[in-house]
Amino acid sequence: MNNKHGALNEVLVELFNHVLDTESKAVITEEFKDISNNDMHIIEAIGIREPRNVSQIAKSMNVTVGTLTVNMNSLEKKGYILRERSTADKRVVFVTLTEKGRKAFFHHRDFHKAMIRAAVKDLDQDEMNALMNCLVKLNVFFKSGKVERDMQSE
Amino acid sequence: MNNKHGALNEVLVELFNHVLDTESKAVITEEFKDISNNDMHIIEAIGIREPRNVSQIAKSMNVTVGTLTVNMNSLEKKGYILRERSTADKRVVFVTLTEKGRKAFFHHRDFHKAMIRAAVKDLDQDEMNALMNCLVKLNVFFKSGKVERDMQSE
DNA sequence: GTTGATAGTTTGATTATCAAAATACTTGAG
DNA sequence: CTCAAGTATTTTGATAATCAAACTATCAAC
Repeated sequence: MNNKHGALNEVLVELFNHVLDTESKAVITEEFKDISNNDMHIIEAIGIREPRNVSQIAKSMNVTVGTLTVNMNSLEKKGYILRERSTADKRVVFVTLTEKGRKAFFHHRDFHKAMIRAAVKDLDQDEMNALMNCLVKLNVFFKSGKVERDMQSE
Repeated sequence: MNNKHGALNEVLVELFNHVLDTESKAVITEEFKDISNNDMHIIEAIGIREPRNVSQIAKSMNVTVGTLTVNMNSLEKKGYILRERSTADKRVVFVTLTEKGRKAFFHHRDFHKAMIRAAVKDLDQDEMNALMNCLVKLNVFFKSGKVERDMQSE
């Protein structure tokens, strides 16, 4: 591996850790101290659009339905989410955010906005493009599922 | 928020999820199926340089010393790491990777290599420089602890 | 030597997670 | 119409990661 790759790897790993760390700390403020970072991501996944059922949310979060059910119990008890059984198909449970949940949702969204804004503040156009370019490429790479194959040839 | 920011946010969120997900799946192969992704990160943190003590490793991983102690127990039992009490200061425990642990370390490193290689495959020299530049800036920003301050103004 | 700090381990509690079993409901074949 | 198969969700039992606080052993320094 050439040196540049090594350096890039290091700086990326560091960045990842920073972001994960910062988010988990910054998102839980005084107002939302009764929920965890994980809770916040459930709230994000539930979203503010049409009500979604449990299976859909679980799938979008890559967890099992059982896991989500358990996690949602505390959020429901604390008044962030609402469960409503569908009348059309009584097996189905629709989940929506309460007003409190919506507040948390926007708070989380604001964090992302602030982070991005701060992150790109000092980047010029070229840097911005290079970053975007590279991130998109990485995303394509991951979506393609080629990672596993590439790992074999290592 | 301007559009570019929104796009960047989306691609970043997606990328984060992909990377976390893919890594946790790709790194644990047939050969290393007896360890978890978390175990692998402990192995990474222990590293292949000079022996490090428990506190240093815990600090670099941002977990408490107690957490690390518990986590290391299984890794020791499974033969990935070695604990040795310092003779100079008998309170201190040095941790090193066994041969098996070193193998796992390199396996994990190979995943990162493959990922980086794929990411920069189609970038030219200028783009590569811009990217590196930008990532370093981001890192400096996060390290500066300014994120929290910037969040307040939201 | 006694006392206060430091390194690490242990403990008890909480949370996230999964797989599998259980429950409740729907759908389609006959 | 009913019963079998399938689907959506919840419950359960087990494992792992995590923290804070209590504990043990050692060091340093007075």
